[in-house]
Amino acid sequence: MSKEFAKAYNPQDVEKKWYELWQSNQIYKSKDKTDKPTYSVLMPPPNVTGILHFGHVLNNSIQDVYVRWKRMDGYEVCWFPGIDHAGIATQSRVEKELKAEGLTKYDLGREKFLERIWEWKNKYGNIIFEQLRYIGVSCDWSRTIFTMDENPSKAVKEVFIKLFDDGLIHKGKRIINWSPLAQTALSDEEVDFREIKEHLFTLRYKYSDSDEFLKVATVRPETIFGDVAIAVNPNDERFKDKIGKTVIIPLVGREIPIIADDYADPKFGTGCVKITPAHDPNDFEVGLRHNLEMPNSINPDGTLNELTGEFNGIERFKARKLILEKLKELDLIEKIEDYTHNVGFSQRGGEAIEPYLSDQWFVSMKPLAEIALKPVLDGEIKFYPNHWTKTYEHWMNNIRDWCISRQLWWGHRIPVYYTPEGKFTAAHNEEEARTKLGIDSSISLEQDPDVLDTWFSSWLWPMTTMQWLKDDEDMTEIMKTYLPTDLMVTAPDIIFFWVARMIMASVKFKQIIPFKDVYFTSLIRDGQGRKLSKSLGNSPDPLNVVDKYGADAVRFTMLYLSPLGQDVRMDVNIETQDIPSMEIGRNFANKVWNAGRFLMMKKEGIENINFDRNIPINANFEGASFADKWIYSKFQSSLNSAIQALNNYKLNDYSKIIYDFIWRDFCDWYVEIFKVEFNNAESDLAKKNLVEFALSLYSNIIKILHPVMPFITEEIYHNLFDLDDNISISTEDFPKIDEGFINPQIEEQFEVLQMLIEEIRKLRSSMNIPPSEKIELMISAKNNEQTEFLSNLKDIISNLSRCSSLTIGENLIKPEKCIAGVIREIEVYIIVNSSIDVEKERERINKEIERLERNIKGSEGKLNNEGFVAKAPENVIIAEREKLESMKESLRKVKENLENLS
RNA sequence: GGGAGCUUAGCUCAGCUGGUAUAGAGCACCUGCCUUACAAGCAGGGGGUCGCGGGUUCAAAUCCCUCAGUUCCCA
Repeated sequence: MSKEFAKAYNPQDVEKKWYELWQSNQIYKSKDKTDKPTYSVLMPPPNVTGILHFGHVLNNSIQDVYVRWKRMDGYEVCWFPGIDHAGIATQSRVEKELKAEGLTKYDLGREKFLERIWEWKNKYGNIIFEQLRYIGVSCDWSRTIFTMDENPSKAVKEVFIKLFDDGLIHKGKRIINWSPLAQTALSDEEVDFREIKEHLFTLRYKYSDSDEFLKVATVRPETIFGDVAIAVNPNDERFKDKIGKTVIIPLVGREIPIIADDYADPKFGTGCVKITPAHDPNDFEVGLRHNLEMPNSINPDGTLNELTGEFNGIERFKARKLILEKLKELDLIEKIEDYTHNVGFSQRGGEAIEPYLSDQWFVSMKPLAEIALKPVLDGEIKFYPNHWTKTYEHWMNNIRDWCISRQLWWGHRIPVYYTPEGKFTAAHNEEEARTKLGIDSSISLEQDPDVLDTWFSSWLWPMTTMQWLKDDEDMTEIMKTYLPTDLMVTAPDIIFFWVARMIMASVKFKQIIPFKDVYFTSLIRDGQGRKLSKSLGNSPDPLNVVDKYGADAVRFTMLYLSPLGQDVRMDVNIETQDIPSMEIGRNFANKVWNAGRFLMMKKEGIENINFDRNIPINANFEGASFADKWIYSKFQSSLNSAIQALNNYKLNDYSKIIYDFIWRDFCDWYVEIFKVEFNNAESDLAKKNLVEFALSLYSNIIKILHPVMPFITEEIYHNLFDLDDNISISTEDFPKIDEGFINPQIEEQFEVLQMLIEEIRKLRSSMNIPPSEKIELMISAKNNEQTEFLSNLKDIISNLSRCSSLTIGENLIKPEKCIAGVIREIEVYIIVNSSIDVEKERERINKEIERLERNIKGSEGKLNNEGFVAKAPENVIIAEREKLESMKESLRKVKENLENLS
């Protein structure tokens, strides 16, 4: 026995070895130019601070399945990897490091700080790529790009300037989502809204001209310092005569007018709403309409500013408490109610967003939305599952401008230059800016200090991965070969961040769609339905799980459990770093392994084995046995279904089809029959034929399995066929469908054989006959043809049901001491020497009678239904009639058995 | 408030372009087995009014509608 085939498969031994060999043999490197059909995939760039989580595992396993499949199927395949610079996350990580050293970024200055981040990046930035290697991804690492590399940076600059020149980028003072933690603006997509239980405070604003109070409700009393008006609804009778009067802001003492605006909802609170334009988007709109001032009372770090007097420097939520205490002292609070409302939180830092008035850069999205919506609605780009199209359409139709400036240092600096007078333009450099602005070199220019949103570089991924603009080439050779890409696999939560914007950018700048199919993956959830996440701490490290079960097992299980469009729920155990359902994949891998091990043993006994692993099931198929023909028919129909599943992005079907075929058809039935045929073979040649056929089939099976389980299939392939290390199953031919081998008649006959054997086993079991005890068996067939068919299978039946003797004939006489069963009109008798438990036996038979009668009644009901006979398709009716006759005959025989029971 | 999904065995889920003798699988449970590839296994078994109520149809887990529960996205 070859030492390679251990009794149980041990993934750790093989995975690392193969990944290294694949890399050193460069088998996943793709050509820039090719005559072959192409297949390309863009890896969604993980961020540079990222570490592998189960979302990555699922996502990259899916991509790897397609990439490996297409590669074997004759395509020139390119899978483009890359990584993004994650502006906020990376900068705050390095700032944290500095803080530990007692420094801030200002101590270092911009340039030194950036050097420091690059150092960090070079040290830690490749961790996730190393982790991806663990799970076997077959991307072309030589094409890896980083968003901050020279070329992608060049593209960002180019695109910014182009959009600026086209009037699609503008600067404006607006209310944006401010992150007090990161001290930068965020886009709408980077904010999550959650329902929060807070309080609604009704405050008393004293009228300037009387001692009466106007009652105003607010959830944010700390913003009163920024109040500039009180709005009431113009149709609200209660306040009609108050419009134009002024009130005094409590604590603040400033006088503000009462204005009329539809925004005020008479039914909400007291009907009066305080207007704080610098701290609320709706108030901002009101402010614009009424030409109000917009004083800002909060600092970028979330503390109140000098406008708030004694509260200057106090954190906003702490300040709220203090202000309320003070108001209470002065009896300026009318009432406090519980109030639940939506509050935005930073996706990154988790803190409450501060709506903040500031100068930011925006992309006008409407024109881009139009061009990006079309290819999706036209079906040029297809979403899987399709229902995401609606979400996409809704977003595009209600699009809002994209805030792209970030008050960070780490990122692509905005290529805008300002004159001292505040004139500005976007340009590649100062010189160009001067030309554009029409000024000479005596005037100094200053570049905008802000950087761009990280997604402003990710949306160029389809082009930058393909070296766009590298040598100022607008259409590189790689783009010609691989664009549009074939498949984009991504989690649905970045449909707006990324998928939508990539479509915008590609269509806008290259007039080409970036990808044809978009597959939105499942989300991975724990046993309680919560998304696996770092912040919740409910996810084991995938690498620990991989160590425990093997990468193949993890990949397989993830796909097996991930139906299209449905989330995946798995029990997880943090303490043991375990996901028990991974046993599915591990056990399956072991099964596959042992099937290989079995064939290896058989092969070793045969001399001069003549086997070409690349030839599909061969010409001498004519000499194949019944089981050979059956398993090959099953193989072909499974292959057919598997490919169909892949084409429709039904990854769970694909894995299920292979799983069932290998385990149930190949191992449970084919291999068991093979053993019988092999042991009974009359000549060495017959044995050799059997083994060659089995090996040929099995090599095809593991090829179909390779895309999802790359390591074990490679290992088996090599062990079985004793190949050199520079050969890989990854580059062998994927089996081709040949429907001519699909044989429904043989499959039907085989099914009868299976049912027969199962019936015998049931009878054995009902008599508690242990496997070690062989039985005397008689099979009485219904006619001559069936007798012949079963006689040909005598050895198989005899072995699989463990007989000491087996008689097969037509209308045999039932022996005296036996238990009997009927399956599809075939009667089986097991001769028993011990006494029969008559009661138990009667019960068993009665149950069978009941079942048959129930089905006969149902079948008769159908056939007596005039509508059925008139309208159902003929083949359905014929099948139903045959079924009924057969069931009646079986019932007659079963009843006879009951009567004979004594 | 608008939109999308889900509800099938104790658990996790397949099946859903209607028709296959008893609606499948894995796990869990029960019984018997170390049967020369595999105990990470083999053989057998129990367990389901397919969320509720209507409708379409010769025929509904599958198509349509109401309701209930639940998850997510957007405001």
